[in-house]
Amino acid sequence: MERYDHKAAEPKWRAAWTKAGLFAAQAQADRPKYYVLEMFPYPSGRIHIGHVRNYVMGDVVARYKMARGFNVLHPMGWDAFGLPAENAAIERGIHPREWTYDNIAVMKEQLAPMGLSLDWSREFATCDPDYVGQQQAMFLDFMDKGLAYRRSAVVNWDPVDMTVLANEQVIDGKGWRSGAPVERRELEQWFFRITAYAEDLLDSIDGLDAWPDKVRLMQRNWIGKSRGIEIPFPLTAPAAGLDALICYSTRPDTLNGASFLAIAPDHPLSRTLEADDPALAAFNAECRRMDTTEEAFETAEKKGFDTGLTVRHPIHPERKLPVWVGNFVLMDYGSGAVFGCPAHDQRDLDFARKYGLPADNAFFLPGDATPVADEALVPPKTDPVVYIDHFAGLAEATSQEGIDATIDWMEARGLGEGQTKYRLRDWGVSRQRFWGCPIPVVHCETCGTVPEKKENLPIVLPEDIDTSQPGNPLDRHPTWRNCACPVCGGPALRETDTMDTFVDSSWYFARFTAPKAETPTDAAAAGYWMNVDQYIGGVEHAILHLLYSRFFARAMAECGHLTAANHEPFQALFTQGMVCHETYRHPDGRWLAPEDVSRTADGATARADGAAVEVGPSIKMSKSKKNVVAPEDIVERYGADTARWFIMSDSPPERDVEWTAAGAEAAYRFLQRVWRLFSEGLALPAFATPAPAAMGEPAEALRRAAHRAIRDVTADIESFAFNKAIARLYELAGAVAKLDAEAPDAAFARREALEIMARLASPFAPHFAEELWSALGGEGLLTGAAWPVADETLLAEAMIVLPVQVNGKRRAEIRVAPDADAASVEALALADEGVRKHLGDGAPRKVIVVPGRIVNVVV
RNA sequence: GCCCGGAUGGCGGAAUUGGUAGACGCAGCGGAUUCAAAAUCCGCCGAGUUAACGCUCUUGCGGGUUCGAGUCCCGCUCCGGGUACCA
Repeated sequence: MERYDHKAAEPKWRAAWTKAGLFAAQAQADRPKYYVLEMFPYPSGRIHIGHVRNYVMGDVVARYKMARGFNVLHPMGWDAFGLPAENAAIERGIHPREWTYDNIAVMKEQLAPMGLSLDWSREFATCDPDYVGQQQAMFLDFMDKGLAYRRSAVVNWDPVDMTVLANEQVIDGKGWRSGAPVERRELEQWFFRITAYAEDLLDSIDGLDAWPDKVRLMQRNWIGKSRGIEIPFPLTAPAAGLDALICYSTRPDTLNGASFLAIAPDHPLSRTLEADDPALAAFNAECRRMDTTEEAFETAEKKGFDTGLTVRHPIHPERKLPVWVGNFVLMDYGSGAVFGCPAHDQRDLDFARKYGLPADNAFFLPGDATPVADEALVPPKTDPVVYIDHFAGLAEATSQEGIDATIDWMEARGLGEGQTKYRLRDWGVSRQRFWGCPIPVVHCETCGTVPEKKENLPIVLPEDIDTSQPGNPLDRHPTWRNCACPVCGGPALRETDTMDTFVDSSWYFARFTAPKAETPTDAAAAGYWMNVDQYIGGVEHAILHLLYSRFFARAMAECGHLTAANHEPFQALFTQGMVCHETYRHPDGRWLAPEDVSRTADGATARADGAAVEVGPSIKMSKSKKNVVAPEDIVERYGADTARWFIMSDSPPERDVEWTAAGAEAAYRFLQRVWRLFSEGLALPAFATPAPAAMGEPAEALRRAAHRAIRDVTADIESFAFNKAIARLYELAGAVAKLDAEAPDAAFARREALEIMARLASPFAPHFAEELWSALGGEGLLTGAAWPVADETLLAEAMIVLPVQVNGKRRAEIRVAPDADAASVEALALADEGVRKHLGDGAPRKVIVVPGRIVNVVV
């Protein structure tokens, strides 16, 4: 009895698949296609369990769809530009390209033994000159359509390293290398006009019915459509050339409670005043010493500076409101000025209490006219409130009605202008970094900022760079920057900003349909393969990557690279949970990998020097925190199928998992167990032997279990419940083992069950399934063979067990036919001894019979 | 801060979406096999109580709706993701 030998079987079957060309997709107009895609990896160095989980999920879907007769496209590539390559280059003195391509080679090699049904012929990296050139061509198209433009925007500036920092590089407001407090600095930067599609991106979410609701909700909230009004507040004395300050508000119904105005530190008025006011200048400087994240902005302590100026309340001109500069007002949002209504906004109330400003109610709750004290009154917008003053007529209106009525009222009197605004901002794509796709424009002294000629693309990054200093090496490169103006031919300077790496990942799915095309896409290939039928990736991409891709599809369609049918490029989306692990930090501040730490119940020490290691929370596996675990150990000891089986069985795909390898052994044991069921104890009949006409009941029971497995595993795969599908297969194996080998027709039933097992297990453990299939005498390759169909006649149950409750507590079980009528079920339930014991003397008040489910007797 | 999730035995999880809570797996315990071990096979396995049949409690916490709540509603706690320059 030899064991199943994965070391012999796995390479053999992978070679067979390759030889048969099963995964090299070709468009075939007469066949239905299925495009399954997992979010492609950043080549950080090594594949970790999180990657494996992602790609195996896609592989299960791809192999299942193949078995269902689809022409499947399942490509893979590399999201190859990014910050870690630059850091590695600085640390090791090598070119980011070298580091990146080395990593790709390593990771590809790690992926190879997993047996993924990938079409490697379509592979590319986003840093390949070809991809860079096509992306640059699209940038020029976007410029042409007004979808790419330049304006100034703020960045995190490290005043010591004299460089721009990513948000990740700012720790507690300080540069990660220099430790210097970061400053906000304005630079001219490139933007994509995603806001032009705000309404469409929002509306179209309704149609994404194969996306998770949570992602749709997050995207809706991110776009953040709101109806509000711009209200001018006249200055009592004009200042800085302004007669009035314009405030945008989504809660104009609180206008009667306005007690102050707050403007952004960078508001033109504030900027003018600070020139003559050192105290204000100091206040503003402090406000600008903050990193650019929304989180830092929102959680910072709210502070203000009284300018001494006043405005008149628009509907109560006798009221003068003070104008403050507030660190909680952002110039980018609305108009850079807001009115504060402390009674109905907690932030404003805190601010008012801190600086001694009044808090007057604009409305009360019905029957309760208590003025606000420590807590702002902000009832749900759908609850009725009682307005006072000029909105007193809206006695029991909801806040939403109050807002709408106020906008109309103000507009009718010329006191403001209703506006629909979006939270969504244009997409800043400029990065002051080397390792990215160069933005293909040229700055000429005579012609200004002009696009590069398409025939000069790709603009590739130089090989000879100096990474010894912080900042973008392109800025100080001796020759790369200098070029000829594409318009006048005179001397000019190349743009040194590169593109956000989210640009690279916003259209790779389209490029996979024709990776060698001489234009960004090929109409015929995109026409056949697009859209992605099933997209799979981490939930951490729920907003940015997915929203940018939706925008890109629209922009590409506008430029003729896709069509309107591709506006939503991802037909169905599945967001898998993240694979998490504890983090370990050495006392010297370095993050340590799990394999470099020895962990005990109450602490951890570094293997290298025995230092006590700080154990951090379990968070998503990432290169930067080093909390990654590689699949090699499991693959080496037990084979790829075991690794695949275990990682799919261990937890529901949408859930985060804490990685432990304790259960991998069970997956291996299972495969061996199934192999033994084939190889031991029973001579199995030939593959195509028909079912005996009348089978013995124990064998028939196994047949029913096998066909139920077909039904259940199929449904579980369709609904991404891979862990449940695998549980069904464990049950099927148990049923096979339970059937006595001496029972009549046992050999036939076992052979059929094992054939079904091989077919159902093949998406999860494809090498093993091939080996079993071939051992059973199956013809050709199992991969791509038709998916089994359950025999309906074997699915029906003769009798079912119904629980009987008395007053909601389970007291007995009765056996009934599945289609028994309610009256007979009720009679049977009431006759049951266990039930009668709990009924007492009286007759039941009520009997609830849910057919096929439950009986509840109420006394 | 704001937006979005999650919490079920010692552990990972299941529960047909309001109908038997704990499928399946891990760990553990007991037995068979073995000179012994590994491997394998069989059985037990939420807590309390009981000689036993049973009974009581139990799905992060506190309320509520319902014949019936892990599932729905209201209010919390803790953990995770995102927060526009990590990808």
